[in-house]
Amino acid sequence: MIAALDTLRALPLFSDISKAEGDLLVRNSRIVTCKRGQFLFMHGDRITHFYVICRGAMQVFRETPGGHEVTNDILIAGDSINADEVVARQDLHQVNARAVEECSLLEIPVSWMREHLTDFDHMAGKLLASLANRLHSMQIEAEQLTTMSASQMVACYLQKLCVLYNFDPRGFELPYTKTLIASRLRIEKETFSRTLQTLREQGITVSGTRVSIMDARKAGNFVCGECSVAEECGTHRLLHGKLDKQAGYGT
Amino acid sequence: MIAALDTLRALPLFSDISKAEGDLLVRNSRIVTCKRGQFLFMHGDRITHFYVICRGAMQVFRETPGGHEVTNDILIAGDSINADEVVARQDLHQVNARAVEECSLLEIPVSWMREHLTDFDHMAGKLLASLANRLHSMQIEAEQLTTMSASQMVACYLQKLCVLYNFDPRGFELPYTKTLIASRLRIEKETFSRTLQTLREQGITVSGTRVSIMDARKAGNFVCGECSVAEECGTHRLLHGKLDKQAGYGT
DNA sequence: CGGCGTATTGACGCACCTCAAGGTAAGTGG
DNA sequence: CCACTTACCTTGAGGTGCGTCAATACGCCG
Repeated sequence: MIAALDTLRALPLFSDISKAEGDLLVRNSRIVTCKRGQFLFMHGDRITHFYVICRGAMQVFRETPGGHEVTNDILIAGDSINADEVVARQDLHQVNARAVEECSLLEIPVSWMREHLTDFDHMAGKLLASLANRLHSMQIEAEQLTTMSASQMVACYLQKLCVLYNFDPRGFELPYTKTLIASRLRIEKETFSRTLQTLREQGITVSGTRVSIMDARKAGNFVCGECSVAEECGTHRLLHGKLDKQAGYGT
Repeated sequence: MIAALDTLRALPLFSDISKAEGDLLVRNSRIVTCKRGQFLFMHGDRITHFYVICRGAMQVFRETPGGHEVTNDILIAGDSINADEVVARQDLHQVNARAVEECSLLEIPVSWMREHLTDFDHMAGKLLASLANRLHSMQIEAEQLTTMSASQMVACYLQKLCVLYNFDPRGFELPYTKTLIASRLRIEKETFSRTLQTLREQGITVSGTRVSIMDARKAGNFVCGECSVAEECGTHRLLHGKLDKQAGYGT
């Protein structure tokens, strides 16, 4: 399927692309869809395309020799899937990418992408910023893996979800299965289940797929790894904003 | 101190800089030194410069509320220290940077750097590649944190060290204190100490600061997280090359 | 010698993993 | 409408790797 210029501009990476450049890109890309559970590419496959998610969510993961799946990240609309691989000029995919739900993706040949990396206004800059941000998140998370308890990580993640999807913290549905979330947090699903009990005391209640964060102060103070070191992290502040407004704390 | 053109060209980031561009950069940068234990910048400080290490090693770390130091990375000559912060347009340093040993650093004003990010031939590309590589390493390491035992991580790290510094695997000195390495691996120094015993059986012996990796096949098979999923990782292959040559396996 | 930074060793507890056994809930076909 | 399947989740019991705390040892230097 041919991508429309508007579709491109809806993606952060190409948001301010010119008409001429956009048309060029349209001619060199297409939109593909990926059904739930379907692999976009697998570990070891040759890298043929650069992908950006237009709709849906993809799980990026690796498999341990023991057959255990380790989820690297869950990417959503606007995210590029393999920018790092394209940029680092790797030959083979280092990870698997599988659709969490029905997805549509912008597909650009990797050779074309590599040739024009710095041609488009702002694209190199945006890629740089996006990689830098992802690196930063990874560092925070690696830190939290060793620093925080499982419950803290879960609480932290639920709040991030809430901000990421612009959910109402007072009540929302988990966008993914609990098994997937646990894998994303690098804990076992059993451990994940058990943490949900303990979070009740911290103002976060989960029953089934329904989550509600009652008291962000309590929950926030309990969890946020970033806050603990700096003043207040972005997630934390945003969540407070959301809840304060609803609770009538705001101006 | 003024940087010489040759000094710049010795850094991967500027290795193929033209005379004209190099001169421009020389006029907009300087060389600073940092004594062992001295902070280059601290968490919360305003970001004023972009730094590249010319000589020495720097520890990049954060502090948990409990006062525990979490080492993000140990950077050496050629590495840029805060490329991610510069590129992500952050205002304040998110981490501490402290000299592990006497260091000299190329110091470029962050404003100048941000303006000329894409001006220099290849610089944006190199920064992209470097960020992508660092991101990839972080992902591997985060995976290993949950996948591998402490001994495996230590064994893996010793081999990486060996390749990174071009040490002779049959016998070399640890370039950092054990406490620092343990912190870098996100394990406690006590745990680190204890793993060294168990590694003896795997062909790696450590006494004092002296390390020798006897049998890379044994040690390699035991440890490498990358190998376990792909065929052979770069580190592993390089190390095998080194040892095979010495052991007379090579052609 | 004493003092300091660094490293080792032991005892102990706990958070998490593992394995195993239900328990839901949604979909399918009779 | 009810059996049956399948996917997902929960709960329990038991084991363990690593963190924690505390004591000791080592090497270096003044």
